[in-house]
Amino acid sequence: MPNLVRMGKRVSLKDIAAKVGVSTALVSYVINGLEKEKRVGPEIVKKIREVARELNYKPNQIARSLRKGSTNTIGLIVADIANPFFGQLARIIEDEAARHHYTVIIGSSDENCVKSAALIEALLDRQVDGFIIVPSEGCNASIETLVQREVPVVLVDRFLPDVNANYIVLDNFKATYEAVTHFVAKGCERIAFVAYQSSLVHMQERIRGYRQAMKDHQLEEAIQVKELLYNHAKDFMDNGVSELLTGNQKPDALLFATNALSISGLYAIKNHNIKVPEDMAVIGFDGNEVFDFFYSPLTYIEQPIDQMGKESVRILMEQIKGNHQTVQIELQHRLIQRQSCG
Amino acid sequence: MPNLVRMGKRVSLKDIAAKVGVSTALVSYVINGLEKEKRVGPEIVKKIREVARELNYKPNQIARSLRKGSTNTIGLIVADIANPFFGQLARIIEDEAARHHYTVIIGSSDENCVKSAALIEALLDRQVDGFIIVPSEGCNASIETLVQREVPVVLVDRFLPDVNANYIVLDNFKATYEAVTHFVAKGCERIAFVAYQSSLVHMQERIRGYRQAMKDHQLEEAIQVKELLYNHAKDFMDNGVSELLTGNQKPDALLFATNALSISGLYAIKNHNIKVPEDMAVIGFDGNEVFDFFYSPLTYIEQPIDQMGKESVRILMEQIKGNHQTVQIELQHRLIQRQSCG
DNA sequence: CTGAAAGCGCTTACAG
DNA sequence: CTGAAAGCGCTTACAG
Repeated sequence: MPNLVRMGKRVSLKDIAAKVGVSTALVSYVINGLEKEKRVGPEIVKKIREVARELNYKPNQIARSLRKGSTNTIGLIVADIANPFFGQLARIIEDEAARHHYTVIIGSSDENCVKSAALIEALLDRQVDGFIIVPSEGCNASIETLVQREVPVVLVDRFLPDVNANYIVLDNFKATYEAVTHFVAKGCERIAFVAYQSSLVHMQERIRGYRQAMKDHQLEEAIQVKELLYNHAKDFMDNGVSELLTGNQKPDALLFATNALSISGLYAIKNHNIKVPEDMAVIGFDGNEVFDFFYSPLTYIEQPIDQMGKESVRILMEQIKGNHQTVQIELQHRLIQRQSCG
Repeated sequence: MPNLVRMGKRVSLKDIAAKVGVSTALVSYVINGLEKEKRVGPEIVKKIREVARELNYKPNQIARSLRKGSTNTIGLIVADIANPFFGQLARIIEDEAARHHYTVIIGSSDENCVKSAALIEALLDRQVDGFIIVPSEGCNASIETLVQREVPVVLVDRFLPDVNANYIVLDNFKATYEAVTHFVAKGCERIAFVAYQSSLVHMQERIRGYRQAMKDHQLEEAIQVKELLYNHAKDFMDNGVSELLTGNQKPDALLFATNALSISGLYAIKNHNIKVPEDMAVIGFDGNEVFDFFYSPLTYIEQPIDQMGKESVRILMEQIKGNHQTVQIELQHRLIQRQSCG
């Protein structure tokens, strides 16, 4: 065991106990601030504190975790930590968890349910106390298992309709519904929607919101939904947009279903020299600095990401504490209006 | 799933041992694939495997860690996981660590050495096997302590000159030197540099590269370095750029020292309606989608972030294995030429 | 007030 | 070939 040789022996409770001449129990009480309720004598308390400081004692959390059966650790599974939306979310969750003295272990699933299941397994082996998960398509079984085992878990950004888990998501239907309404108010009629091909509810709801709004505004025949594959969104975006432009229903407005799609779409729009908003109005999803630098600053649907991150931790903490009431929250978007819709 | 154990009470080695009627030692050997070298009888091996599967046994990594004195966990400390540069780096490190069966715990220091030290403490308490750290200004003491305790650590993106730690960084001097040279080749003469006020070597080297290049091109009198405070970069950028523009040495070229500074700078340039590259040529640091959407796509200094991430893990793994040779690597940038320099 | 002792779930040196 | 036993570093119910 090269580690032990190299790092030397860390100071343990036993070392302090030996030096002071008491049992490890007393030391443990003092270290954990239980000297009052365990009625440890004041001189002994003082002596233990002194020696602990002198030896620079740090509790071994692994040992404590094993004994207590909890690790003060939560597992966070996102689609991709390199994606700024999830990076921001992770940062908020990290800070909020730290306030509760919890550490976060992050894993990226790449929207792949096999990876996602493997991450859940690995984190479970590491005895995390709970999970915050952005669920991928088809991962119902692994989440269901967590719920049935009563492992605290909260889904974020999306949920799974046939799994009765806690979640906090956007009211996605309303978000796209209002985006379409905004287009209509600006005089657009042939409004197309670029989404991912996915059975996940958040995507289905965004599509449904779009469709319903089109219907309600008597634009049913103008409905056009492009559903792209996750891994090929960049490749297909160009073709997808080309098709839209050369089809017999050339749209006068384009709505994107996610942040990444918005950005890929803007590249395509730039490549095709489309004039925004003259040729086409555009609404993006989630804020992004890119939207500010696009020549026609983008109107977009803003998610309350801060609230989403903080609440997800708060809900998880409640569950870990033993509150078993299922919490399911829908948050409202804000439509940030700028120049891309005229 | 017939064996879903509700709430706690995971299956342990002991349960399997009891059911098979052997000692936990044998079970441990079989689970860890040591049945050959420990010469466990073949029928027993079979039986143990069967029961383990039947009970859906998963080893408790916390117990294993306590016993083995290692956790197969590494601590990663970056400035801010929400910053896309560090998000990408974290993702690369996560994937590379997973290949070595290591889990990564990420913490954000906000360039604050107190936070950084607290994170190091917390991760040490959790018994991480090693660290990958983007060091903040003034955190020499805590890193030095790690090195002296022979805790495996590799610094990334920056290093600390008075601490003899492993590191992998960019050849920052050359990066800014060549950026200046590129400006000169494009006919610029009054080249200003926007940096952070920081004693960290990576920043000092970027400044030194800029200064040296200016000297070598007989532009010493045109040297102008704006050093902004980390937490106020956005606030001051506007003023900083204003000053540059209204000063008696109005620059014809602007070089940015980091990705975040580049983006803040582009906002200022946009607000001031500066024509790039006509009024002013611009070179940014690190790639970013924003650079593509700036009306004059930005020429920039590209860091080999993929290599930086992968190598940092590789070096750390070597150190954890017991290799004590200090590894210090400088990588080379690439200058990606586009339209912002004419 | 205080301490001896059990035990969390593993691994492994050691004895037979 | 196989198993009993010690021990990693803690916490805590329990007895005095």
